[in-house]
Order: sequence, then C-alpha cells, then structure tokens
Amino acid sequence: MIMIPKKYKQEESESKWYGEWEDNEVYKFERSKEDSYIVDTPPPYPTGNFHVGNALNWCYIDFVARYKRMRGKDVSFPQGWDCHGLPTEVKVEEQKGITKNEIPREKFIQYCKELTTKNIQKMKSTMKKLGFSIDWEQEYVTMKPEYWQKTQKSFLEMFDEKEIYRSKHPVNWCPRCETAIAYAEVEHEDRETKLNYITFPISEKGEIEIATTRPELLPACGAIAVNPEDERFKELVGKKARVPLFDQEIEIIEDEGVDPEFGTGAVMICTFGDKQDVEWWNKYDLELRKALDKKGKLTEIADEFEGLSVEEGKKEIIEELKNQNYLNRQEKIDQRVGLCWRCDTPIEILSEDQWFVKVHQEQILEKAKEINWFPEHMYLRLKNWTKKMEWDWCISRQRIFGTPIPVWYCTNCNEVIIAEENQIPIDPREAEPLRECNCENPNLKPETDVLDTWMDSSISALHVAGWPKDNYQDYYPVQLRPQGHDIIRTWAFYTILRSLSLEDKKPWEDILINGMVFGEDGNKMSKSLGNIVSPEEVIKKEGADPFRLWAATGGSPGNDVQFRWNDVEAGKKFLNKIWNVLRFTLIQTEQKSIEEKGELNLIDKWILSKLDRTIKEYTKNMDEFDFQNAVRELKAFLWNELADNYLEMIKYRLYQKDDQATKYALFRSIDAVIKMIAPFAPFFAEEAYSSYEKPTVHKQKIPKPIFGEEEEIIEKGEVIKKIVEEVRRYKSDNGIALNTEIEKVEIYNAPNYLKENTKTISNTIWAKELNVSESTPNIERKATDISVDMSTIGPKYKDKANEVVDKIKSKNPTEIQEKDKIEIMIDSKLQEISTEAVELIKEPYVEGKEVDILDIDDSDIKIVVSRN
RNA sequence: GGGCCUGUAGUCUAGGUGGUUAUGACGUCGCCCUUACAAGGCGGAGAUCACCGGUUCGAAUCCGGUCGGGCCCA
Repeated sequence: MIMIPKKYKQEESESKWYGEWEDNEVYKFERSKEDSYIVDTPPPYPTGNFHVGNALNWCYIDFVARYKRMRGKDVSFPQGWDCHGLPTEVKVEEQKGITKNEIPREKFIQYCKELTTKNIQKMKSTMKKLGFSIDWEQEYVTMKPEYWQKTQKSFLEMFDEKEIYRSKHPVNWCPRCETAIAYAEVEHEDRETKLNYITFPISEKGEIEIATTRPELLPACGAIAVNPEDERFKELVGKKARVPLFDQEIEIIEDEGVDPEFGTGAVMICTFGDKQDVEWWNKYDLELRKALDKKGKLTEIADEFEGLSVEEGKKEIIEELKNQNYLNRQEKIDQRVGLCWRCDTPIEILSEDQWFVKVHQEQILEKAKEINWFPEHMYLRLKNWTKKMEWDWCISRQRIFGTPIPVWYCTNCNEVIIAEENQIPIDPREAEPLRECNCENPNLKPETDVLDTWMDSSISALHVAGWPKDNYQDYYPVQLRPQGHDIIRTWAFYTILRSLSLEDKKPWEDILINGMVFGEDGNKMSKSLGNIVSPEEVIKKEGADPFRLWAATGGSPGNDVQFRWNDVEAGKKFLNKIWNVLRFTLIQTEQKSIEEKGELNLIDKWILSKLDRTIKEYTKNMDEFDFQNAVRELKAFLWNELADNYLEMIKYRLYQKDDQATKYALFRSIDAVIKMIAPFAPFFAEEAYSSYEKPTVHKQKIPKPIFGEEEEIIEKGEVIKKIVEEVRRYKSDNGIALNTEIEKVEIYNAPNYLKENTKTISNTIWAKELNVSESTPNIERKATDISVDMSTIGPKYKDKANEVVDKIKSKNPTEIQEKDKIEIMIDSKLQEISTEAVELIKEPYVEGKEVDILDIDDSDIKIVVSRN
C-alpha cells in the first residue's frame, strides 16, 4: 500500500524545497553554447520591498525559465541589483537625519551601501519564498567595483567612438536634488497657476502687453515673440522693448510657434522657462541670461531679488510689478508642470556642462524592430517615444551614490583626460590619471559628477552574456528581456541604444512585457486607497504557489492585472484537485512509475489522445508566453476530462487490480500534469513528484505526445463520455444516488463501436442490464396527465371554471390524446372544449413500459432508461 | 491635445479570419457524502457583448463615429 498524505501540506512543502534546490544547484547555468537560454532579468532598485508588481514580473520570468529548462534548455536566470541613485540617497538622509553635504562623501556612500545591502537581503527573502529559480551564483550588484568596471568600460568605449560627449547644454534640473536629470526622469502634473498680464514699454513709444506664468524669469527675458499672422502686432515687430524692473532692452520677433489665442498673443522668451524657450533661444541665437542658479535661487541679474527662491521671487516681483503699474491683471490657468520623478520638485531648465550620449533614433528603431515583442504592439510605445526624442541623453548626475565618471579636467586648458582601460574601476577623486595634460600649466581636477543609474542598468544584457569576457559573443544577443511597459522608454530604450553602440547588435531575441498590478478595487495600489497587498501577506495566507497561479491566470502579458484573492483561492483548489487525483492514482495503481502500456481500450486511448492534445496546446501557449491559456488547458484536462470522466469510467477496472492499461493511462496522465504545472507551482509539483519519483521534477522534460492525430479516437471517446455523463446527470437530477443500480438501460441509434465498450458504460452508470442497438427505438408518447390553460378557461367559464377543470382532469388522458375536443357536462349542458385549451403531459413508453429518454448532443443516440 | 490598449451576467474574464442557443471562474439559489477530493459533484437563475451608424443574407467579431476606463507622452 502506497502512503501519500490525505492533504497536500503546503506550508511544509514551501519551506522545505527551496533549500534543497539551492543545495543541489538545480538552477545552475552551465554555459553550454548550443542550448543556452539567457534571461536579461531586471535588476530591481533595492527599496527593500519586493511588491506585487515585481512579483508578477518575476513570476513570468520564472514560468519561462522553468519551462525552458524542462524543454532541455540550459537556462541562465541571473539576478542583479540596480543600486545607485537618488532614492537611496534620500532615504539615507531621512534615516540619518542629515543632508548629503553635511558628512564626508565616503561616509555617505558607506551609509548608502549599508542600506542597499540590507534592502537586497529583504527582497531576496521574498523572492526565495516565491520560489523563483534564480541562479544566485550569478547575482550582480551594480554598486560593486566589478560592475563599475563594466559601466566605466562602456563609457570609455563609447567616448572613443564619439558617442559620448561633454557639452554645455540646457538640461532638466532638479533644484532640490541639485542635479541634472534625463528627459525620461521628468514627470508631469496638472497644477493651477496664474497667468500674469504685464506691460512692456516700447523703447521709442507705446507698449506691448505679454502674458506669462513665470514673472520671476523677467530678468532672463531675451526677446518677445508674436505670431507673424497676428495683425495686432504687425507694426511692433523689429522694435525694441524694455523689460519692466530689470530694464534690459529686447527685440520683438515673429515666430509661427506663437499661439495668438493664448494670453495676449505676445510671449516673452527667457532662458529658460520651458523647452519652447530652448528652441527659440537656439533658433534666434539669443543671449543666455541665467536667472536661476543650481539651487533654484535667483542670480545677481535679478538685482535686489538675488538669492530668493523661485516662489519667493515670483511673489516679490509680482508685488513690485503691481507697485510700478506694470501688472494689469492675473488669470487662473491650468498648466502642466514638469516634476522631478523622485522628489516632485518642479524642474528648471539650466544650461550647465554635462555629459551626453548621442541618440540615433532611426538606428535604434531598426534594431528594436528585429526584436520579437510580446505583445507586439508594445513596439509602438518604443517607436512613439523614440521619434519624439529631441535631446540627447544627459548621463551626468550631480550626485554622490553612483558610478564615477572616469575623467579629469585640466583647469588651465580645459582638456579632458579620460581614464585608461587598465585603470578601471576607478574613482577619479581618489586616483591620478596615467597621463599628464600637455599644456604649460597643467592643473588636473577630477570629475565629481557620477553617471545616471540607467548607464549601469542599460548594459545588463551584455553583462549577463558575460561581456566583456567569457566568449560573450557566443551568447549575444541573449534570449529574453522581461520588463514592465512603464519602463519601455527608459530601460528598454537605453539598453537597445547601448547594445547598438557597443556591439551593433540587438540585445535580445524576445522582449516580454508585463502590465501593472492593480488592487482588488481596480485602482492602482496606493497607501491612501488602502488597497495594497504584499506578496508576503499572500504567501502567508494562501501560499506561494497559489499566488503564482494568480499571476499566470489573472491576465495576459502586457495587460494590466488586478490582484484578486479569488484567483489565488482558485489556484489553491486546482492544486488540491491535482493532489487528490495523484493520491487516487498512487493508491489504486500501487505503482511508482509509468510502466507497460498493457491492452489499451478505446477509453484509454481517448484520454491519452486528449493528453497529447493538451501537451501540444500547452507547449504552443508556453512558447508564446500565453500562460493563462496554458494553465487553462491543463486545468480543463485534469479536472473535466481526467477527474470528472476518465477516472469514473475506469474505477471498476482498477478495482479488479490486474488491468495494466488503466494504470498506465492514469499514471502517465497525472505525471504529465504534474510536470506541466511545475513551472507554475514549483513547490507543489516537487512535493507531488517526490511522492513517486526521486526529485527533482524541475529537471524532467515536459512529456512528448505519443500518438499522432487521433481525431477519430477522440470523437468516439467523447461519445462514450457523453453517454456516461448524461446518465450520471440523470441520476443526480432525479435524486438517485450515483452508486444505485439501474435495472435496464438501452442505447438506440448506437454507432457500432459502442458494442465493444458496453462494459465501460454499464459499470460506470451502474446498469444491471445494458443493451446497445443500432436501430431506432420505437418510442410511444402516452399522455399521462392533463394540464389546463387557465387564461382560456378562466375568462370563459368564470365561476364555473373550477368545475370545468375538475371535469377535464377526470377524463382519461389517453382518450383525449386522440380527439380534437373534449366534451363535458356542466349544469346538464354539453360543453365542448377545444384541446388547444389543454396541454397533455406525455410520457415516453417503449414496448409498453414507462421509460426516460436521454439525448446526446450532436448525435441521434437515444438512451432509454427503464425506471426501477 | 497625441499615441497605444481597453469596454462581454453582481464581479473578473474567454472568444474576435463575421455563421445557429456567447466561454469559464467567483458570487448567488436548489439538490447530493458518490470505496481520491464537500477545498467535492450535479443543476438553476443571471449578458439588449458600452452607445450610434455603416458593410453584409447575417456583426460581440470588420469599418466609421460617440462616450467611458487604463498606460505613456505633450
């Protein structure tokens, strides 16, 4: 007797297996050239919190990784951590109650590293609980010197190729963080502000009224622009005006870009209020008047307003404009403000020396097109974004926690000295360049800026292939990039750009996009809505495997997915069902492996063909990353075919103990299901598999179909299944216990193969006698009762209606059946009642006996059940 | 304002090369302990497939428009 626990012990199983897998290096990447399948796993930002959104993304990765392994691939599932950047700096400042400039740089970096290390540990713990088949030997951490070396090498190479340059250029600037940020790091928010109508005197005579939301930038005003079509300003074009309060003389110019409908139709151009200003400044070669410094304070050109913040300056300048009668009125207006993605401070546009990476739109799109996008339409997101890029990628950040930019400058001659390749990893502040500047008075200063953290993470694809060593070319491009659609414009875009620059190749063969996770109420998860669910919470309440099944079935890749406890529970029930079928199989077959086929009969071939079909569908879906349908197929097979039907149809044979065919079919089926569910429910599958085989299931192969196309077998089997199902349903409907014997069942219009399968049918439906006939049954319909239509009888006979009904009902139904009217006596008068007013309840009879008749869908088969 | 996605029973969802009664799950109602499973089985009710128009013998499906939701962006 084989022992298997009555219930699947989930908690026990989920705490047991991960360690075993790690100990046995089940997920180790062997670097086999031919069969390798490398995943360019996202290196998440170590916030310390691995949230449901991350979890969904990693579930997809793990489904693929485990599936590919079971298809014979040598899978590389590495895990990196994208450490650098502002959020950690901000967190450290918050936790230590300091600002980054108050303590030595080294100390601050130390704090950042400590926090990052701690956060990584926390996240790793959740990831392990979720069962991800990560090869931890390949873990990488971007703040470590080994990784710096790669980032810096990529910098050197691109500098050599002139893909990276340094230049004074307007950049998006966060005055709170005191750093430049990339276009992609700017978020936008609708805010309400005031549009100020201000009079500018014309130098000769007259005046012009402009409207602006940024009066504090008056000192930076370099021109006034009007639309060339605008008749109102025709005569003023080319004249000079004076800026109120600050008195610089500026020209009135024409430009089609001015919207005559907005404000007064005259706009002041300043350096810089927005991107439009940058464009005009360039186009008309205007003077750069810097009104704001790096901290967002007004500069000396703001005269007495120098040193004020944007807000204060705005207030005081407006006040002064009012005093001097320059301000005519103010209007409320909605505007879209650019904010720092991290601290929500409105960004400014400043012109500073920065490092840039060239953006070659067309080439990037060409490479991007070579990648298979899942879903396909996500390519359009990249395309739209790329086509709209107007600026190169600003990669320098005035921060502390980041990969240092490996260069020095000569303060004497402005020469840039780049680090040598054999020097890296390097922090220029702590090292000397290998060559001197050639000028007369060399005076070298290290670069203090660090690199945008996307410079680290955008070489992840190269890194996981082994770049720049380990014959990385053999593995590049890698096979898969999984990521969210929210970072297509950043991570996907930058990675393609860098891959193009450094290797002139696409970084990956496939890109799989996941959607965002919403709360149960359909809204984005947020603290204020109180709809946040953490993976830890779900694991604790329902388990890791059920959580993973939610990820698989809750939606499809690319689409946003709602978190639903229901789906988690449904997953749990599914696993429970598999467990029970396995338990039944092991107990009944008393064997622990798939053995001889034995003499397969039709129904065995039917279930095995169904299994083959399921395997094919499953494989096809998995290859297309359609996890939802893969699980759906599997569930339908296991539950509706195997458990609900096949199992019932072979019980009688199993009980006879010597029927090898059933054992074979049953065992092969459940074994295949366990293997196919393994990528989704790794803990469960391992536990189940280990009850009859030596672990690990995760290195087994997904079974291959054994039959060819067996449409005919499936069709025949379906007919038998339907007959059995129909009779069982009939019993259930009529309150007859399923294990109650029925005296006699006859099947008419039966296809000939049914005769060979009478045992399956009779034993499953518990029929004492089963006759199968190819002929049509001679069914008589006998009227057994009369139902009266009161809406006809009622109005006609009024208070006599009841008497009429009684009289009708006292008639013999079989006699009425042959007539077209009914004659009754009411108050000694003969009444004729049309048979249309009555309905005869007819019961079927066969050979004079009362029977029930069951129909089978899509066939003429009639099942005649004699009542006991 | 633009691009992409999306709108199917109380809830979530399948289908989508046009073809009878639209899939499944959860919930709900009723019946049932059946030599694996009541975390199970059987059944019922519940959908004008967002709206309007077009193409067609026929539209949830194709086309156009309107409205709503999401994401990314201006």
